[in-house]
Amino acid sequence: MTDKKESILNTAIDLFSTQGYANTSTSRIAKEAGVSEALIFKHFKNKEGLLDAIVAQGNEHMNAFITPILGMTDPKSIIEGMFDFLLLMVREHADFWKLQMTLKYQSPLIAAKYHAAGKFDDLRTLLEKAYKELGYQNPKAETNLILMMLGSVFTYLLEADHIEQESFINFLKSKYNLS
Amino acid sequence: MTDKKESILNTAIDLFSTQGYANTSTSRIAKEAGVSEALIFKHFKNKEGLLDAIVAQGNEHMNAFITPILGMTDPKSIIEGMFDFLLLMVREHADFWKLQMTLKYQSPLIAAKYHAAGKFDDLRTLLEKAYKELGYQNPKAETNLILMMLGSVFTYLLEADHIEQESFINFLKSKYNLS
Amino acid sequence: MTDKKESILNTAIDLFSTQGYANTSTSRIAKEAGVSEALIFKHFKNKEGLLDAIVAQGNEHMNAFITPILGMTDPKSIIEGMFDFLLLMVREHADFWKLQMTLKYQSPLIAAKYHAAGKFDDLRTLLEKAYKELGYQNPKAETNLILMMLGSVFTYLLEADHIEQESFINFLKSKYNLS
Amino acid sequence: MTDKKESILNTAIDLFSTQGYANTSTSRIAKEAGVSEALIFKHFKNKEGLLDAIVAQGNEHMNAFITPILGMTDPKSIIEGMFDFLLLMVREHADFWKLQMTLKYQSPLIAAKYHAAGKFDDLRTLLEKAYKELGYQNPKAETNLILMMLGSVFTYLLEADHIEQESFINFLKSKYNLS
DNA sequence: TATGAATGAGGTTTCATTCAT
DNA sequence: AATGAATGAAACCTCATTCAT
Repeated sequence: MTDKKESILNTAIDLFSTQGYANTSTSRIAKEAGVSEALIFKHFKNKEGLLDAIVAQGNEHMNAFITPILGMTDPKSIIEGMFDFLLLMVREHADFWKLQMTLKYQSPLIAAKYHAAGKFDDLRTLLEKAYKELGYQNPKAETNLILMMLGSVFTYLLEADHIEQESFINFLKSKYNLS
Repeated sequence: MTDKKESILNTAIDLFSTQGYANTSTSRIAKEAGVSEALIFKHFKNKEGLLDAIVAQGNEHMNAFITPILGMTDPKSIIEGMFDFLLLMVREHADFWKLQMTLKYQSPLIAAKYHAAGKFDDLRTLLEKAYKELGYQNPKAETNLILMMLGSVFTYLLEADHIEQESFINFLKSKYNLS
Repeated sequence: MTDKKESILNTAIDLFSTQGYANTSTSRIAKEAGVSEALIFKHFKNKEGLLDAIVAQGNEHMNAFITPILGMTDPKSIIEGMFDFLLLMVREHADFWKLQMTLKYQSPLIAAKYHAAGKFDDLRTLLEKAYKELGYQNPKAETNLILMMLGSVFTYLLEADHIEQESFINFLKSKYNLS
Repeated sequence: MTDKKESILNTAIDLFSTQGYANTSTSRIAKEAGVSEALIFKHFKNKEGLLDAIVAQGNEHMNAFITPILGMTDPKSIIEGMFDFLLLMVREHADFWKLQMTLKYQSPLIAAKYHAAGKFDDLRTLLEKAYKELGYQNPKAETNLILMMLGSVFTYLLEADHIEQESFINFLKSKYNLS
């Protein structure tokens, strides 16, 4: 990937996230990336192609996070693993994820793109099994609830400082009887 | 409010929610509302003015929902009240809220507008006090968590059928030791 | 003429003069006149009708100024009269004329309207005769020159203070051997 | 400067002058220039940017005319020079100046733009000094008067034929005792 | 006399995109 | 790989004007 192509990609993530996809013009991206507008179309064919490239990148990272969890077998470790990985992601790629999150929540269209390539359904199945093994009465509802929470918590952690992050994760773990 | 003005407002809520604000043209709104495009600007000055009117309406409803809770004193009733009112809103104005929710999550700009006029901070204070009185160890974190969840839960309920809705609310209440 | 009609007229003169005719919207006139936009059209039929009313008013004043000069017979008095009347107009209706002048120079269309109803040609004929009687070698050119100047001088006087006005008029008279 | 850009510029001068700035639409300019409307904005950013480009061009020409006069020292030559240069300009770029003049007199806004970049004040200072050296009693007023005249005369000459032009200039020179 | 609701036509400007170089 | 010139379509918005009341 050439420097200019990468510059386009990064500028686009930034602008799409902060201004919204529909609200960000290719001309603005070009200007802020220090690149001719035509180059965007050479490299990504479309404005939508540019979005796809970003989403693909995001899903790659997301899968890298989900995959190790999918390999786990001990039910308690699975649920605990979710929280630990959350903290890990937040700490190591905070900026990247901040942008990805806002981007994801911007329109059903974009959300769909994110969902398409992800391993989210595998994760849901795994969690449901874990809750069942742990003897929870309503594993489906528990899975629902924890997945809902994960998104909101993730978003919250991204804005918090290190101490706040750790104490909140610990709070969650104790609440869920995991440590 | 004249019929045409109301038609504009409703069409706009619908389109902004499903297609996104930036992605919905005033000409499309006019066409679907059966109205001249110029009328939109006569009544709302701007495309943004139209959005503001929608947000104002949404905040009014939201406050109508929060206000009765703010009047409560018994801590258990307060938390239980949140869930009951959630169900109430979902049942009585499902369509309206479905649209408002998607709209709210569409861009930081719009979210900010929603926040500006709301009584959300009052609700947070009340909940924190309730958790403290109930003897929770970490009232602030509990409040944080429940408020995070409420949004996600609300969104989930809006898509569920009546049986699913009720059973999930009951699940939440029992999880929170409230019934 | 009702109050509201007059208010429209005055606001229009003001705005047309400072912002230009094409650049002044009927809605702005209505707003600044404290009147509904529809009323403009009730009273003047058109935006152009409104302009016509203003021009008619301007020409009336202008004729009132030219007429007494047209009645003179002594050549020296005629030329001197021009300057004296200039000063008179400037002093008595400065605001009105300031507006009229800028308006007149704003577009060929408007200038044409002003010319149509005026007695300017009569004045030119009279001046030419006066210069001839006074023995000037080139009465036509002298008339040309003085008429050219009158517009510019008038515009200049409108911006000057009383002392400046008087001294400049005296300067002109002495230059023209008239006092 | 590409062909199309120049075509836009020339068409705009023409239309702004004959129809007025506010009354000339960018779509009309584009059509008559044989160019897409978007290109106007690519090259000049704004409708106002287009006007600015025209004014800049006009001021450049105007300065080219004033500059040689500013280098003169002999007072009589200075004043005579003004008339001669007037004739020169009228003869060599009549069309261009005709348009510029009408444009300049169309609105205070435009006139201000013209004034901003010009060397008019230098010319005024020079003339005042010249009149002083020639022993005129009221050099300031003389300068005022001649500058007023120059504008009007210029406008008049632009519409006159060659013979008329020459005879009027000669008339002026003799009147001002310069030949 | 006066207005508020409404509109068709057209205004300036921006958009995503193509093409020749 | 990279760009500058160019564009058709559509964006938001304003305009002068009409009509029912």
